[in-house]
Order: sequence, then C-alpha cells, then structure tokens
Amino acid sequence: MRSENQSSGQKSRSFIEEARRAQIIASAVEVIAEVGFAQASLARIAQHAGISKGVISYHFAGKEELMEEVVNSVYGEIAAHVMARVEGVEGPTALLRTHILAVTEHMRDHRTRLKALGEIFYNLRTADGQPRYGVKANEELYQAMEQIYAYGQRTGEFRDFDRRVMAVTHSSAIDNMFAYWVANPDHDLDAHAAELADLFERACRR
Amino acid sequence: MRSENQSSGQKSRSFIEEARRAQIIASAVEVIAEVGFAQASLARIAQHAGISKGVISYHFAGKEELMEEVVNSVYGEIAAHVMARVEGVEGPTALLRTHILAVTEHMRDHRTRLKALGEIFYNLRTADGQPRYGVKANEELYQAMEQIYAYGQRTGEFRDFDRRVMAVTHSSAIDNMFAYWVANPDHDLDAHAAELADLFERACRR
Amino acid sequence: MRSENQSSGQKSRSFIEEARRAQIIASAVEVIAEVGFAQASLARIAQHAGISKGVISYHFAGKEELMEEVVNSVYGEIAAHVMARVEGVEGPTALLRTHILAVTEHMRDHRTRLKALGEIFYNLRTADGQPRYGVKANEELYQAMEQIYAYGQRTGEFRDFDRRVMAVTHSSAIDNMFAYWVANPDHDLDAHAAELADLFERACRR
Amino acid sequence: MRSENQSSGQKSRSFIEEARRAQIIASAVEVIAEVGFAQASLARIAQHAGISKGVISYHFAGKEELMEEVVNSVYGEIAAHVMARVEGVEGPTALLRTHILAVTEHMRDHRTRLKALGEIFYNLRTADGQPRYGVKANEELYQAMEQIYAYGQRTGEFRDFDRRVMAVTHSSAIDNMFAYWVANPDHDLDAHAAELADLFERACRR
DNA sequence: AATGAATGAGTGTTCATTCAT
DNA sequence: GATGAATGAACACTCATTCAT
Repeated sequence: MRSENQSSGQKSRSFIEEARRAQIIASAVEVIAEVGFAQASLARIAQHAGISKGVISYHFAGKEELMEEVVNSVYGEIAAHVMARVEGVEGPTALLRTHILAVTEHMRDHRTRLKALGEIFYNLRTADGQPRYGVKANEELYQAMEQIYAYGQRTGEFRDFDRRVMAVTHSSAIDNMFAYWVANPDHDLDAHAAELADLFERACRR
Repeated sequence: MRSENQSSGQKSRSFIEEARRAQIIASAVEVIAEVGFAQASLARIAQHAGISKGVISYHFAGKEELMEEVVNSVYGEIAAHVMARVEGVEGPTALLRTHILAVTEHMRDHRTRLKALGEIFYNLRTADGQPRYGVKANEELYQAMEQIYAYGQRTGEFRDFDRRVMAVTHSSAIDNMFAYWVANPDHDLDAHAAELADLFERACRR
Repeated sequence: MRSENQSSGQKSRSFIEEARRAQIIASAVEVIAEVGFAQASLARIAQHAGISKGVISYHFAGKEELMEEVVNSVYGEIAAHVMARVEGVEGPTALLRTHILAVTEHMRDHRTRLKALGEIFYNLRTADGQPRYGVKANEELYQAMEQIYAYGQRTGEFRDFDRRVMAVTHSSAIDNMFAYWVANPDHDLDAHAAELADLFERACRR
Repeated sequence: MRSENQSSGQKSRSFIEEARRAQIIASAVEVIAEVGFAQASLARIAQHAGISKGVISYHFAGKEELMEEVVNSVYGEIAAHVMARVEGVEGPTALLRTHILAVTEHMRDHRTRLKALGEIFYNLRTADGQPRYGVKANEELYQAMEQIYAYGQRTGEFRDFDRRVMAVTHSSAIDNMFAYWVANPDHDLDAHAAELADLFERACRR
C-alpha cells in the first residue's frame, strides 16, 4: 500500500535491506506458527534464520515493528488473493460463497502464515499493555463484508438482518474453521467451507 | 482426614485457605482480563491482590495450577448457569435460542471472568510447550451442541447439515460476539444475541 | 554431657519437649541421609516427621541449632560405643585394631545417622560463611588417636612416625571406608575393616 | 564451520569467548573455595568477576555446565601434572612415592582450585537429585592406583593386600592431607606428604 | 504447645535491547 | 551492514523465619 515514490520523510530501503527484512519476516512467521507467539523470542527467530540476533534489531525498530510487518505482509497476501477471486463475480449470494471459498483456498496453501497472523493478532500488545490488534483491527474487514450484505439487501436477495452482527459472525466462522483445521489436520477443509457457504446463504436469504 | 465429604487422599482445606485461594483466583482473573495472559505475572497478580508474591506459591503448587483453577472456577459457573436456563425447554429450536441467550446473559454479568477464561484457554501451555487447552478442549462443548442439532434433525425441524461444522461455527459466533462486545462496550449485546439466534435458527431449519 | 542439675541459667526442658526435639532430630537425620544436606529443607524435615514447619522453629532457635543437635546426638552415640568396646583392651596394636573394628561395627548398624553426620560436617556453615565444623572439629578425635600412637611408641611396638599425620590418615581412612560402602552397598564392610586394621598395623609397627 | 581442527557439529568458540569462559570459571573457583558450593550463587560469582549475572548465562548453558567446566579444567590440570612427574619412574615403590609427592606438589600451588574441585565433587547434583560426581566418580582414579599396586604385587615387592581398599585409603589420605592443610595453613605439607609416602610404603611392602 | 499462614530475600534462567568492533 | 557480547529487568519458584491464633 506504500506509494511508489517513498515520499514524506520515509528513507528508501536498499534492495539488500528489503531482502533481509523479508527473510526475517519469513523466519518470524515460521517460528511463531510452530511454537506460538509467547515462545517466539528474537533469539529463536534469529537462530531459525541462521543469522545473529542483532540483525533483527538492526533492521527493525523493535519486536513490535517486526510483528507489525509480519501482519502487513500476510494480511496483504490474503487480501490480494480474495480480491482477485471475487473480481467479476455477480450477485450477492455468489459473492458470499466466493468469498468464503477464496479465503479457504488461501488457508489451505498458507497455513503457517495464517497461523502466525492469528497468533500475533491475538497476542501482540503495545507498550502500555493494550492489545495492538484485537477485534477492532477487523474493522476494515467488517466494512468490506457489510458492503456485500448491503448489496444483497438492496437487491432483495437478502433479508433484513443486522449487517455488523453478520460480519462478525461470518469472520469468526472462517477464523475458527481455520483454527479447527490446524488442530485437526485430517478435518476436511473444503467440505467445511462448503457447509459454511450453505449456512450463511441460508442465514442471509429472505 | 476430616469427615464424610472428604474423598480419599484429598487434603481438606481450611475455610481461611479456601478464602485466600478464592481471593487469589479473583485477582488472577482481573489481572489477566486487564493486561492479558502473557503480562499476568505472579508478581502482578499478588500486587493486585495486595499480598506478597510468596502467598501464591504457598497456596498453589505453581502458576499452572492457579491457571487451571481459574479455568475450573469460571467454566463451572457458566456451565451451571446455562444448564439451569436450558432445563425444561422443549424442542430443538427453542433449545438453540435459549442456549445462545443464556450464555449471553452470563456474559453480560461476568465479562472479566470470561475474558480471562479465553486468555488462558488460548495461551496456557504445559511445560513441554503444548497448548494446555486449545481448540481441542472445546470437544466437550461441541459434543453437547451436536446433541441439540441431532435432536432437531431427528424431529425433522432441522435440515441435514454437518453437525460438527455447525457446532464450531455456533461456538465461535458466541465467542466473538463476546470479544466484539468487550472491544466495543457500547455495542448492544442483547440485540446481537437475538440476531444470532435468528441467524442460527435460519441456518438450521429445513 | 549435660550436668544432671541443669544449672547455669539453662531452662530445663519438659519431657514432652525433649520427645519432640528427639523426633525432629531423628527426622532430620533421615531426610539429610536420603536427599543430602542441601536438599534437606525444614519443610521436608517437618513433612517427613508429619508435623508442621513451625514446630521446628518453635523447638529450635534456627536451622543451625537443629543441625548442631543432630551432630551432638550422633557423635555422642558413636563415642559411647567405641569407648565401651575399647575398654579393657591391652596393648597399642590391639587397641588400634579394636578401634577400627568398633567404629566399623557401629557404621554397619547406623548407616543413616553417620551419613547425616558427614553431610552436616561437610556442609554446615555459620552465618558469616565459615564452615561450622570442618577438619578442625576432628581435633578431639585426633588427640584421642594420638594417645594410642604415643602409647605404642612409648612401649616400642610402634616406630617413630608423625602422630598427627597418622591420626589424620587413620581418621580419613575410616570416613572414606564408610562413604565407599554407602555408595557401593554390596561392598564387604567387614573385610574392608580387617584390611584397614592390617594396613595400619603395618604402617605403625617398627 | 571454521577450519581443520573443528570437529563435526562442534561450534567454534572465539578467542574472546574462551577468555570470558576462563574468567568466569576462575571466578567460580575462587568463590566456591571461599564460601562453599551451596553459597556460590551465580550472582555471587558474577559479582566477584565484576560482570553482570546474565553474562554467565550467555556463556554457559546453565549452572551445571559451568560447574562441569570447572571440574574439567581443574581435573585436567592435576592429571597432566601427575602424569608428567610419574613418567619414567621405575619400580612400584618409587611410583607410589612419586605419585604422592607429585599430587602434593600440585596442591601447594593450586589450593583454591582443588578446594573448589572437592566442593563440586561432593555437592553437585543433577536435576533429578542424584549426585553428579560422588565417590563413584573416583572409579577412574581408583583403577589407576590399582595398576600400581598390581604391578608391585606382580614383582613381589608388595604383599598380597586388597587393592581396592588400598586405593580408597590412599586416595582419602591425600584428600584429607589437603583438607587438613587448608584448615591449618601452617601445617607442613611436604613433611606430611613424606610421612604419607613412608606410611604407604610400609603398608604395601612385603 | 502447636499450627498454618504469610513474608521477603534469594535462586537460576530468559529475553529484548544496546553497542563497540 | 552485521556481529557477538553484554546488560539488567523480569520471570517462576524456594525457603528459613515470624507471628497471630
């Protein structure tokens, strides 16, 4: 989302620096996904990347910035994937289904990244102890979903429900489908997604 | 060694000890709810309770035992409340609504307790690094919910959906309603619950 | 060794108090022998005795006094036993043999007590960090042994060696026979003692 | 990953790291010798070395590793010294004398190191509470001594005694000579050693 | 005479961060 | 750019001791 010209006092980063940052972010993702946020110390992340601990501090202002960059990185990927899949789909019901299935698709292929994302979302706190993300950070996502519902209500395909409640529920259903699948790897993710699509179609329709 | 209600080998606890344990558990709940699991050190819990750090170690075998007792305490409360509300309710649809509304009711009055419960559930790990609870610990809850769905499917009121998917979704919807409400205290919890009841009624019915 | 009248400002101890002290000392002996001095906390000693931790503090000024009483108690026993065995024995060589054999005899029957004694001797330190016993505490023992050697040298049965060196060596040989036996319970203690008697007889004789 | 003298999987240690390790080991030796094993906390060792507590944890995996390194370091020294002195000595009697005198020589110059060695030997326990060294750890030493005795018995210079008893006694005589000297610094160590040599020569000879 | 509760200093260990090289 | 060394605060936990009951 950064503008191409790197304006506004933002120092431009060299290619090599970007590569290092990417490497560290990737290592952080893997470590967090494997051992959980609390056990993901900088030492562990550095060791996993095969670099010195100091490098992380050199490239990131602190642990918090590293974590935020992980979130940005992973979040960007998933948004891009869903955007691409949803493009051109017509009608609110189809949109709803497509959204669920697209996210699921991405989950299947990026399990680790999403696991790490969830860990950080849930656990990262700012210096003053407040959750850095938390439910509030989903606001953007909720608004995107609400647009789909509003569209459906406008066309008359959807009944007159509370769009925020539906968005929160929809979002949580997907998050937990993922968590359940991570905990039970034999669980049939695609079947779960299909069930979910049915469920929300019925919940929404007139 | 006391009397009839002392099971074998279980050391009896004095009244004063029970009181202290309860006080410490309450303090732990408040601290966890406020600053999160990771920041809830024994020092902080003790300070919040206005007691010395050692007292906690004196009354609990370790941090793990304290956390487990918090879980037992809070989990017991909520189960008791829901059981009581659900008793005597007839028919799967009514059961479904009642369950959602009963849990919501309890949430309104025990916000911090439930917040703490969630934190521990999500974060507590055993000495070997494995999650102490985690999604798998919901198994019992899922099975209880599946019984309601099976009942509805038997009577023909409910359609033929995957009961496990519904249970996971249902459970996550309630958890996140709570989380959303904690993050947005002005949010109308009761209206949210009513919407949720509608949503799942529609998702389940034939 | 206390005079029968309990004079000199020393408060007399009731029968029940003496019994408790003896019980605590016995428990301390067993715990120290089993887990070593460093792991022998008051809590452990109290638990082993089936009493409350506070009782120990009530009956003894502190851990140091308890340890000293253990030493007095065990040391007294062994001295009494050897004294009795040695009485009436004639000639320095016979005296030497008898001493070694008498101590060994006592060891066989009071393994735990002697183990505890050794632990305290080696580990107990005063508040200022100095060893409470240590080699110096053997002075009394060394002098007793030196009397036997002097006797033998006077009669001409023993050659003209340094009596202090012999006493230190003799004493250490017995201590380590014991330690070796504790570490290797199948070791033949009596055979070891007999060998030791031969060894010192040859080392001493003209 | 450095060069030829790096065996497989063994991380190479920088010069500066080796220096720090050596400094910490030296500090540990001094502190243990002065205040005893039990009082030798990492905090004390760090303070004595004029460094932060964390440095020790940085350079050693834990207290146990530090202690083992102290043992290795000191034990290696003494073994090397005795080996060098004993080399080329002919005949069991001369070997016996040389061994005693060589060890004594080393003691005179490395008092604190040997004191620390003894403390660790006697006190260090593994995580499960078992002695890390203890009498059994002398096995190697005993076997070395037994070879000297067997040699003397083969040549006929030594009588037919139990070699294990002699080894235990010999070893303990030297240990206690040292302990006695530490407790009584004015004691004439060389004279003691000479007496000991006589003593064991007479105890062994036909 | 005995207890159980509480204390507070001390333990080894972990970790994000800093900094000279 | 990168490193490894060092820091110091924080962690859970242990323990001898004190004290009201």
